[in-house]
Amino acid sequence: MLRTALSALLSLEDDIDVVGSAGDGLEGMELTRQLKPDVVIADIEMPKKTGLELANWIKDQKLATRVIIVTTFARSGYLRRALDAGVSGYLLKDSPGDVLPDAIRTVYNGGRTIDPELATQAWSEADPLTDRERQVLRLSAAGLTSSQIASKLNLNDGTVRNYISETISKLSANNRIDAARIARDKGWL
Amino acid sequence: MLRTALSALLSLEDDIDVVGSAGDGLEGMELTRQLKPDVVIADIEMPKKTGLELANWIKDQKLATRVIIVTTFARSGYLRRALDAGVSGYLLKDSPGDVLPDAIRTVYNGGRTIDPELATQAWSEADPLTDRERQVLRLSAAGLTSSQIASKLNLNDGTVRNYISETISKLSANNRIDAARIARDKGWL
DNA sequence: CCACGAACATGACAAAAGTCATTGTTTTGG
DNA sequence: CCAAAACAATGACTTTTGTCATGTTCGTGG
Repeated sequence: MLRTALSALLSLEDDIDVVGSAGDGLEGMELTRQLKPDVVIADIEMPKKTGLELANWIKDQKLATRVIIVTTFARSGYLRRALDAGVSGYLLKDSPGDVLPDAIRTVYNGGRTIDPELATQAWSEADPLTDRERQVLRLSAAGLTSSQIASKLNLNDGTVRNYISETISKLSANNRIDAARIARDKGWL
Repeated sequence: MLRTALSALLSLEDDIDVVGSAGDGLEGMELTRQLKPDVVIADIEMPKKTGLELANWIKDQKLATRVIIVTTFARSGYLRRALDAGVSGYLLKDSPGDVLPDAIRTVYNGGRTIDPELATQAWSEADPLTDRERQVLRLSAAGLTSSQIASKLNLNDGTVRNYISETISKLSANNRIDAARIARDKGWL
């Protein structure tokens, strides 16, 4: 719905043409390859392929296409990963409606547009979690007990508790629930 | 952004006039009072007042205005509460873009439009939680320990554990994390 | 090559969480 | 008004978590 609505919004601008519209990340790649647009607008959380994967793919293919991420999530971890993937813009869905056309123009002319709210806190903290820790924390956040996580990952019960204990202290959280909440908020999960 | 984009989308329809647009629930009430529109499109999770509160307010005021909820969340609990609040439509943001204009027409003519995916499962289960249980579970989901919750609510430590134990068994969950997840998914939190 | 950090494991202990039975007091709907 | 619910508390008990110390293995970068 947002997609069609944004198409409608952008069609009203004289200097912007909407050349295509994709329902998921994979379709997005396909269309980008075929149409070679100047600018791609993508969400992060999409079916099949995320917006970050799409951006990385565009970077790897060395296409001239620039990427603007438009997403719901004001998470510094997302922004950081997006910038690593070479995107030119990162906007929030709840920013005023007229910023998108402006952002497209800026980016088309080689500039960058980062949501001001996020730009400041972006480089404040790096993700301190290791892959294993993240993985364990994710399962824990899904409501599994330590032993369930252990058997799912073929680990020892105590090992899992160690990982969780590590994440709790790294994130200075109260407990595993708190740790998961903090990691999620920062975009580290 | 979705708001302006939807305005643009709906402006393209000949038989639909966008008479106003509000940034939060309170503004929505204010505008509804002034403009008395035929149909109001509202999200559920909004600042100040939720879409459900807005719908209830419209019902209480006995206005002729009909309400369509457009939200991200496919939660049966939300739909149920929305229907209790007398809304005429409940659509998901990720449904195709052309359903909204049709929905508006249907609702304007006295009909109802409920997202088919949700309509089936809507009456499957009622929220089994009491107010207290919900309240305690919410704090627990925020990462507080039982004793922190207890002192926040002026309750006894064990009482809080009892409530959580109750919710866990009512929702047949593994633990408090799981219980919170289940409740959230159903829209009971 | 070797230091370092990751991943994995064990055991022991303390703290928190979860269960159950029981007993009251309010609220509230028929 | 009465019966159900909801709300609140206590105690006793088990299980799960969280912490700590300690040790092994393995791969990468300087």
